[in-house]
Amino acid sequence: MAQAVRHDAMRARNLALVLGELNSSGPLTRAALSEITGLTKTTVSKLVADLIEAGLVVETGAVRDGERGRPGMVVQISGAHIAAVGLEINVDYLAVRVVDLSRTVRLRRTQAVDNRRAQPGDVVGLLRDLALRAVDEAVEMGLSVVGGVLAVPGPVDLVRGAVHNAPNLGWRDVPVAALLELPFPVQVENEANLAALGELWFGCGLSDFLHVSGEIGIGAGLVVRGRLFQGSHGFAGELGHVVVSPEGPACRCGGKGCLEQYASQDALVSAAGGTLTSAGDISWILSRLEAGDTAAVAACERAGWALGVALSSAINLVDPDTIVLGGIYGPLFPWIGDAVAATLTSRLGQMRDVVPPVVVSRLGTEAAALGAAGQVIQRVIADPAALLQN
Amino acid sequence: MAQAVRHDAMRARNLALVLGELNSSGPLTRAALSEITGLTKTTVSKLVADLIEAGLVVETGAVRDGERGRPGMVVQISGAHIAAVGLEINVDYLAVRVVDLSRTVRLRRTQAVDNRRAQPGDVVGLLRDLALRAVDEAVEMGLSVVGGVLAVPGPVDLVRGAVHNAPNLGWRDVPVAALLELPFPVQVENEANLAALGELWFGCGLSDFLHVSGEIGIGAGLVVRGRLFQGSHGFAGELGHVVVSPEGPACRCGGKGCLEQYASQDALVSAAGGTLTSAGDISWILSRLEAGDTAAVAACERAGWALGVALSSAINLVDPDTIVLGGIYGPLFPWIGDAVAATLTSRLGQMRDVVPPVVVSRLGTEAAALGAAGQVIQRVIADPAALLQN
DNA sequence: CCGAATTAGTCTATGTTGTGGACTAAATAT
DNA sequence: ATATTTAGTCCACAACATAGACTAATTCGG
Repeated sequence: MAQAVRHDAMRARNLALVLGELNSSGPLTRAALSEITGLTKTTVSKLVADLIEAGLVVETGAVRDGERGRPGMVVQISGAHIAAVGLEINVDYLAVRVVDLSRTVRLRRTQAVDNRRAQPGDVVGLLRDLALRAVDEAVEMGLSVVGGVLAVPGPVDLVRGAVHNAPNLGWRDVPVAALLELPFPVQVENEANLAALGELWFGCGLSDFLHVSGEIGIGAGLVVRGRLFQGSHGFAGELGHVVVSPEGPACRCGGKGCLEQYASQDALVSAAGGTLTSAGDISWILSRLEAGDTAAVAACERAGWALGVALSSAINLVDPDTIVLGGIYGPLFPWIGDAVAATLTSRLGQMRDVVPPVVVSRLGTEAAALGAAGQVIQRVIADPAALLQN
Repeated sequence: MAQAVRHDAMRARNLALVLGELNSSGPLTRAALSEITGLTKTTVSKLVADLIEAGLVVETGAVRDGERGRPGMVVQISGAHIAAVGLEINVDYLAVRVVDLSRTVRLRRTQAVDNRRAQPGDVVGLLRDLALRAVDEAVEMGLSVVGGVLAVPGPVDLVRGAVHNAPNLGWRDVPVAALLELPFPVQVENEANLAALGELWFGCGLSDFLHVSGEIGIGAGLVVRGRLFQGSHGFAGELGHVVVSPEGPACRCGGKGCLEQYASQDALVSAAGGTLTSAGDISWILSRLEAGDTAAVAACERAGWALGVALSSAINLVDPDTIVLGGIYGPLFPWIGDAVAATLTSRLGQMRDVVPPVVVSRLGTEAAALGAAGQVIQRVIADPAALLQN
C-alpha cells in the first residue's frame, strides 16, 4: 500500500525525478533540470551532487551553445559503475547480457544448448557458469552488478521467483531464482513480457504497444505509457491461447482453435510441408520462402490471418497503440506482416478511426535478455535512493 | 509526468494516506491510524485536525472496548458535507445518483425515455434538468456537490469529454460534457468501465475482476488491484467485438463472428424466437425462460458458450482474478452462468491451477451511475488536499 | 579591449513539515 | 486509592526545499 512520506521519502522522490529526467531527456545542465522539474537551482545542485558522489551521474563538460551568459556544466547518467545482468533460459539457447546504467550493452554471451530433455539443475548450472564469467568480466571493466532478472519461456510465480509451468522446457514449479545462487538478487519473469520491455528500452522508441513474441509458443507483452501490464497474477499476455476458431484443432492447453495451432513455429513448419524434425528452427522455412515456395508462402498468409484474428480480439480488449511483431515474426515479417495488417483493417477499420499499425521488431532473440537487464536498470533509476544507502 | 515533491506535496500525500486508511479500514482512532500509517501520533493528530476542519472527517465518540487505558476518540469519513453526482445516458433511460463521501447513496432518480431517435441536445437537456433538481435536493440535505461523471454507452474521448461513437444512440463525436453546462466539472466515461467501478465500490467487495456489462452492446471493465485498466487510448474492454468465430455472422463493426452476434440482448431475443420489437427489453425473454421455453433456454446456453469463448481469450490476455457478470446477465445468470463457467473450465482448466470463478453482479442497471459518482468520491479521497485549498 | 548584460551555479537565512520524547488525560487493574 | 496502561497534545529539533543575494563565466556592443 501507499506509504507515509517523510523527509527522506521526499528526497528519494526528488532524486528519482532528477535521475529520471536525465534518463529520458539526455544530458542536461543543472539549470535545465531546475526548469524542467520545477525544483530550485539550489535543490537540483544538492541532488546532483549526491548522484555524482554515488557514481550514478557524471559531469561531462561545459556546453558551448553560442548563447550569451555563463555556460552550464552538463551532467548525464554515468555508465561507468552500475551494471545489471539479463539472463535467459530458452529451449535452444542460454543468454547473458550485461547492461550499464546508461543502457549501453557491455557484454553479450549466448550459448546454444538443447534444453528440451535437460534437467533443470543442469541447465541452471550452465547458466550460472555463464553468468559468473560475465560478472567477472564486468568487474574487470570497473562495473558493479546490482541485480539480475531471468527470462523464462512460460508463466512465472513472481513472488517465489519460480517457473510455474514451462511446457517447452518440460519444467513445472521450478524455483530457478533460488537454484541460481548468484551473488546478487535475481528476479524471474516471463520471456514475452521481458521481450516487450526490451523493445521499450532498446528498440524502436515507442512507449505504448503490444509486443508479440513468436517462438515455440506465442506470447505477448503489453506496454502502456512505458509500463508493463501484468494482470492480476502476472499471467497476462498469453496471446497464443486466444481463440481463433472455437472448434478448430485441439491445443495442448485443452482448448480448441487457439492461435498457437495456426501461427506458432511448429504450426508454420508443418503447414509449409515440413517434418517435425525441421521444427525448432526458423531457417528451414525462411529458405523455402526466399525460394518462392508456394506452400510456405500460403502457410505464412494463413498464419498472418490467424494472428490478425487473435490480435483484433486483443486490440478490442486492451487497446494498444501499436502492434510490434518480434521473435520469429521478425524474419518472417515480409511474408506475414501484410496479412496481419489486412486482417486487422478488415475487422476493425469500420469502428475505429485508426487501426493500430503493425511494425517489426529488430531486436530478434536478444529482446528478452535485454529487457531483463533493462528492468534492473529501470528499478535503479526509479529509486536511486535505495542504492545511496549502501 | 512525475512532479517535484515539496513540503506541500508531502503533506498532501500524508493527508491522502490518512483519509485513504479511514476509507478502506473504516472508523479508527488517531492512535490506530498512527500505527497503521507509520506516522507519529503528533503528525496524525495534525492531519486529522485539518481533515475535520475541512468537513471530510468527523469524530464519532470514544471507543469502549474494555481494554485498559484511556479510550480513543474514533474518527471516520463524514458523509455530511461532500457529495458527487453520477449521471448516465442510456438507450432507454436517464439516471442520476448522488453519493456522499462515505459512499452512501443519498438520492436516486431514473427517468425512462427512448433515446434511439432523439437528438443529443434534447437528451442532454433532459439530463441537465434531472441533475439540477437532484443537486437542489442535495443542497437541502446540507451537501455540496464537488463534481460529476457521466456514463455513456460507447467509447469516449476522455480529454475532450466527448462521446466518440455511441452506435446505439446514433451519436458521433458529441461533446456532452460541455453541452451539459452543470455548475461543477463533469467527466465523461464509458458505461462499461464505470459499471466495473460501481461493482468495485458498491458491489461484492472484490478488487480484482473483469466486469461484463451485457446491454444492447457488450462491454467490459477490468479492475486490477482496485484500479481500472483503460488501455492506451481509453478504449479497452470492448468485449463485444472479441472474436468468437472468425467466419461467423457479420457484425456492425465490420468484423465477423463477434461476441455481440451471439450474446447481446438483440441476439438473444432473436435466437429465442422473438421479433425485433421485443428487443430492447429483457423481460420478454425472462418470462419465456421462467415458463421453461426450450428455445429461450437453448438461446441462453448458446450465448453462455459464446461468452465463455470470448472470456477465455480475455482471461488469457488480461489475467483477471474473477469474472463478474452484470447488466442483462444479472437476471439471466441462472440460465447462462453454468454454460459460461463450463466453457471456461473446458478451455482453460488444463493450463491453469485455478480457472477464474464466474459470479453475478447484484447492482443491475445501477452499476454505471454509481461507479460514476464513486469515481468523483475516489478522486477526493485520493487527493483531499486539492479540496482543502478552497 | 573593456564594461554591460546575461546565464550558471553557490551560499545563507527562512519556512514548512515530520520526529521523538516529555507531558497530560482518562480509562482499568489491584 | 494507587499503579498501570493507553490516547492524545506540547515543544524542541532535524530534514528538506525555497527565495533571493551573491559569485562565476560567458557574449554583446562600443
